[in-house]
Amino acid sequence: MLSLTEENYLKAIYHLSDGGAKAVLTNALAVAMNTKAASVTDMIKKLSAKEVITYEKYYGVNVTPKGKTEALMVIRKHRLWETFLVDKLGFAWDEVHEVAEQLEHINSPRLIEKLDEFLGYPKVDPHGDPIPDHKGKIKIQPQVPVDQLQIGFQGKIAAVKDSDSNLLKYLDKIGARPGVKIKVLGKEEYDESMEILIDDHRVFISKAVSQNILVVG
Amino acid sequence: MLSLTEENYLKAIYHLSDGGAKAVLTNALAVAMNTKAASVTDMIKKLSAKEVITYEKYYGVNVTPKGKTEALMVIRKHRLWETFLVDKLGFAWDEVHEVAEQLEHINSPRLIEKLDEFLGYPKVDPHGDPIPDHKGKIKIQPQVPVDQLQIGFQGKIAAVKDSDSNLLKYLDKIGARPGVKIKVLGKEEYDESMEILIDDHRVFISKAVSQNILVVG
DNA sequence: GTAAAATTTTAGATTAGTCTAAAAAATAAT
DNA sequence: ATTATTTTTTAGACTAATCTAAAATTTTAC
Repeated sequence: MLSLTEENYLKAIYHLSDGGAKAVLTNALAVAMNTKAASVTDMIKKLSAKEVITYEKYYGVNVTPKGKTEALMVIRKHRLWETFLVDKLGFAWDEVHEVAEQLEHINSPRLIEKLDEFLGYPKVDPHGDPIPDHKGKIKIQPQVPVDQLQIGFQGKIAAVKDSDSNLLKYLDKIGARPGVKIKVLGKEEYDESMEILIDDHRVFISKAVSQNILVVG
Repeated sequence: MLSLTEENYLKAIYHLSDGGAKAVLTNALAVAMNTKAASVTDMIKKLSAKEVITYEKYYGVNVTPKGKTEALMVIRKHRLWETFLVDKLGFAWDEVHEVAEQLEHINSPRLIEKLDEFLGYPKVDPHGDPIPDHKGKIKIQPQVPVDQLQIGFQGKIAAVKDSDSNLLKYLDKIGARPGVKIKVLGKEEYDESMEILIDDHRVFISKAVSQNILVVG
C-alpha cells in the first residue's frame, strides 16, 4: 500500500522513464516533483523497500513490474476522472488536470470499475491519452510531435505533451483538440514555424507549439 | 485552510455538538475519532488557533460560526458524492459511506457546484439526510427515532443514525429505506420491540433497530 | 590523468499527527 | 469535606515527509 506522496513519486518516475524504458536520475525527479534532491533520495529508499522501484546509488531508479502496474492504476484513475469531468460535468479539457490530480488518489477499486462502466469504457481521455484497462494494459500508438512530420503528412491529433494552462487555452482557440484531423502544409526554415490544416482550417504555429502537439497516423 | 485530519475532527465535533448546539468533551471526541484523549487535546489546540472552534480547558469545545460553515461544506461534499455514487454509478445506499469519506476532502469549489448541477440540485442524500446548499444553509426537519413514537403515528423514514454496514443491509432487507412510508402498530413492553408498517408491509423490529430509524412527520 | 564542477547522498533538524505514561483538575462517594 | 475516581492535560517520544548544509561520488575539462 502506497501513501499519496509515494503514489505521486511513482507516477513521476513512470512518466520520466517513458513507461519503464529507461532509468531516472535523482535530480530529474527532484525537478519534476518540485522538491530537493535530498528529499528524493529519502523517498527512493522507501519506494525501493516497497519493491516498486530498483535503486542503484548515483545511477538512478527503474520501475519494477509491480511498480509499473501500480503506476498504471494511478494513471487509469487520473484519466477516467478527467473523462468524467469533461464528458459528464462539462469542464473544459484544459481545466481538469488539477482536480484529477486529487481524485486519482481515491482508493476504491469498485468505484473505478463503476466509473469506467458509467463512462462507457472510454479508450482515451480528453487529451487523447490512452486509458489503461483494469489489468493495466495500455494501447500504445506511436505519437509523433508535429515539428517532426514531413510536409504533406495527414493524421489525427492524439495528445498534447505540455499541460500548461495557457498552451491548452491557445490550442482550444485554434481548434487543436484530440481527435481532430491535421495536415502539414509547410515549414518555415527561418524560425521553424509551420503551416498546418486543423480540421480543414489553415493556421500557422510556432516551433514551441508544434513540439507539443502529438499526432498518430 | 484545514488539513484532511483537521477536517475530519471538525466534522466530528460538528456532529457530536448537534450542529453547534452543545459543547463536546475530549473523551467523546476521542471515541468518535478512534484515537486517544491526548491526541485530541493536541488537535483541539490547532483547531482553536485556526479559529474554527473555541476551547476551554477541562470543559470541552464549541464550533465558531466560521467552523460551522467549514463543517457544513465538508458535509455538503460528502452527501453530494453519496448521491452521485447511488444515483449515477449504481451503488447500493449502504456501500457508499467509506468512499464518500475520501471524496469529501477533494478541494475544488467548481467541482462541487458542477456536481450539484449534474445531480439536479438534490435536497437530501440517499440516507435521507439534508444536503447543505452552497452557502451552507441546511433545512432541518426534526427527526425522531422510531422507538420514541406513539402507537398510530404515521410518517416517512428520513434517515438512519448508525452507519454500520450490517444494520444498513438488514434495513434494506426489510425495505426500510429513506423516503418510505412508516406507521407504528404496537410496542411490546417486555423487550421494547415494535410492530411497524413499512410501505404497507408488517414487520417486527428490536429496540436496537427502532432507535436507529429516524422519521419525520 | 588529475583538478574542477556537477550531482547525489548523508547528517541533522523541523513539522504534522500520533502514542504512552505521568501529572493536574474536576467529579463522585462516603 | 476530604478521599477516591474519572477525565483531561502535559511531557516526552515516534514516524512520515520535508529541508539545509556538508560530505561523497561521478562527470567534465584541461
